[in-house]
Amino acid sequence: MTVRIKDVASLANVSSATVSRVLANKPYIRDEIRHRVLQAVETIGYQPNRVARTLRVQSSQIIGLIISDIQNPFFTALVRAVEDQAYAHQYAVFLCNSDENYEKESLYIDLMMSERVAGVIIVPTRETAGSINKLYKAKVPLVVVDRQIRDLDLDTVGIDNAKAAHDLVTHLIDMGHSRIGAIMASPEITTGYERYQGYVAALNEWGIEVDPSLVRTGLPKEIHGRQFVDELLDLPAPPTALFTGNNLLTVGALHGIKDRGLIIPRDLSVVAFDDMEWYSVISPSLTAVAQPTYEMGWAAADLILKRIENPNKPIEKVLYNPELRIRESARKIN
Amino acid sequence: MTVRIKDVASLANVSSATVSRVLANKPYIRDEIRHRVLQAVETIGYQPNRVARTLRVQSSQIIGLIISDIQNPFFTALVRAVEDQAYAHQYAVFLCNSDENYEKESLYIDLMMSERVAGVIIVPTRETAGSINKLYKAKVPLVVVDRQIRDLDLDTVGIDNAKAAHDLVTHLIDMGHSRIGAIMASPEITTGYERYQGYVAALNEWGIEVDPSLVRTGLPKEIHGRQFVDELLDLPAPPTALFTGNNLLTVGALHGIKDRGLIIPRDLSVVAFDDMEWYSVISPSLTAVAQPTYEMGWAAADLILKRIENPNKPIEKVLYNPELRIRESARKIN
DNA sequence: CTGAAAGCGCTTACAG
DNA sequence: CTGAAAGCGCTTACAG
Repeated sequence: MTVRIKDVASLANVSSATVSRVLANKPYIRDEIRHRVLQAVETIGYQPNRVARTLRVQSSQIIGLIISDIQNPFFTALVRAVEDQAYAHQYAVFLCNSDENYEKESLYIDLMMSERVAGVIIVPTRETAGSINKLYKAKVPLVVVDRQIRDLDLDTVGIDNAKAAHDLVTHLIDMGHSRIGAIMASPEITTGYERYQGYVAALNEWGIEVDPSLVRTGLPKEIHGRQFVDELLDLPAPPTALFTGNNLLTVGALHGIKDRGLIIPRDLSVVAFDDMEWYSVISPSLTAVAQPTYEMGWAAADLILKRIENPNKPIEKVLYNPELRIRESARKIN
Repeated sequence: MTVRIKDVASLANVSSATVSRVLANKPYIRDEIRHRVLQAVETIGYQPNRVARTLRVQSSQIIGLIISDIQNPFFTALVRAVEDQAYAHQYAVFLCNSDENYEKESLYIDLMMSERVAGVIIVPTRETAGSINKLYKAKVPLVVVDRQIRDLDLDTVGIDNAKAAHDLVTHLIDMGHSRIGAIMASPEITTGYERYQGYVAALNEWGIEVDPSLVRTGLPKEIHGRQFVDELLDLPAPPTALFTGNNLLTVGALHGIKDRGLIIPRDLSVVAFDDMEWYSVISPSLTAVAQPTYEMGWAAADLILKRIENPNKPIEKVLYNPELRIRESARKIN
């Protein structure tokens, strides 16, 4: 039914070994033979079975990519970049969505190992190694993006989250705000933790006391943004400004704000982590800090390909600079 | 190094065959043996090699998913649904992004076959079978989502695009508009074609002549939405209302409109195909027609799983109803 | 109910 | 420069 390497071999009157060598572009093959083989491949339409190859050489041409939320455009841009890079190097991408769920992440890690992927790029759900240890021990090439793993020394791609959050909050302080609400990812997610640290640092710098009742943390999903903004606005002394810790929390918060009939920035100033394309087409446009997402994905793919090629090369940590984009969503108060 | 089935076998004092049978939950195995095997698996931490299994049984537990734009949230929701369904059935998803590029799509189709995926779900870049024929001829289970393939009878999941577009345009006509611009995906993409037909049908129904200069088509990407809106607004007699044919074209168009300082709906009414979460949090909120994206992905996964199980079952075409969501972006004129 | 053995389609060390 | 043969780790028809 399907055509195998030996079919090509018999048509070209050579051994399977020779066909394999021609296809792999190995040297020391007579030009005439090479031609004959290529001809035969063409005429019977041979397509290599990558599964058999993987079993034999014990490694595939596949990069595993585990992200924590496929519906978050931030990760989508990352996926896009990884895919572009992989494609350019004849690798395919095996994508899994952990959905911020540690059990799902573990299962997918097992799957990746079971499928003998060449390497894994992961956005981990937790700050501790956990199931990632399996990959590490099995010496599977590994790159961590966006977040960190604290207890393992790994190739990493990220940004300075604390600084970015600090810049955003400082912008609010510059505008005269001191009651600044924060809606963040939970601290087990390192980006959540670091961004919170940046928030605290900015307040401290200006001698503003951190009011714990103004800080809400949870899974970085829209529904929590929605819930947290309600809690903050129901406070006896609600904040005059809001810092949202990622794009999904932002959308949730905007829903809550709109439903109360509040106008940004008249009634509430807002600054957001992550920049989305549409932040600049709406009125008021949203002040945000942008991560170079595509570059981050690109760098992650680059690191994994280098690590696959040379498993013993020194660990690299790539850090990008986020960019503060001041727009119209924060206003000066007295 | 890695532990194989025969390691389990020797530890449990049985044959590899027996281990395999226990792991596959085959009947006719003595309870005592079953226990011993499971124990052994546990103690040495055996994890099956899925590559070897795939080679042996000539089919993997992987569903191939080829979408045309991974950065489009519409497809992202689709991916999410497919992934959820696959996960629930112990399948993994092999995701490829054709980027609306036929050559890339062809390459990925070859890859899927080479990796012996159990089935393929595809959002095709073209209306004609082309490289999809390969899958069809090789009898690889196949489901087409969102768009159509005209010359092949396949399991399909979609919506009534013409009707949805018709509803959207009728809403504009109800508001008194007759010069209605349309920014659409090119007609080789069947959704683009069908939505255009719906636009034409609505105009015809009200005796409004179709003015070809008001219609622009191209790849459904933001940059084209941007370009097309500029062209339409530069017309000697620009449209009073705009119908955008997908979410990316909408974002592009909104950029162009904002840059000219035009106010929606005062200066231009806008209705959009595809609903995004943020359409309802902005002011004015955007009138749009929503596809049940998650359901569509779910149905596609369901179809492919059924097709894998029973390759000879009759072809199914699943059609969903889009929902018109009237908001604030279109206004009545004279 | 269980085992020995063949075979899925490749690649590569070995021999010549 | 080329071929015969082993082997990657499974599953399953066959035999008992």
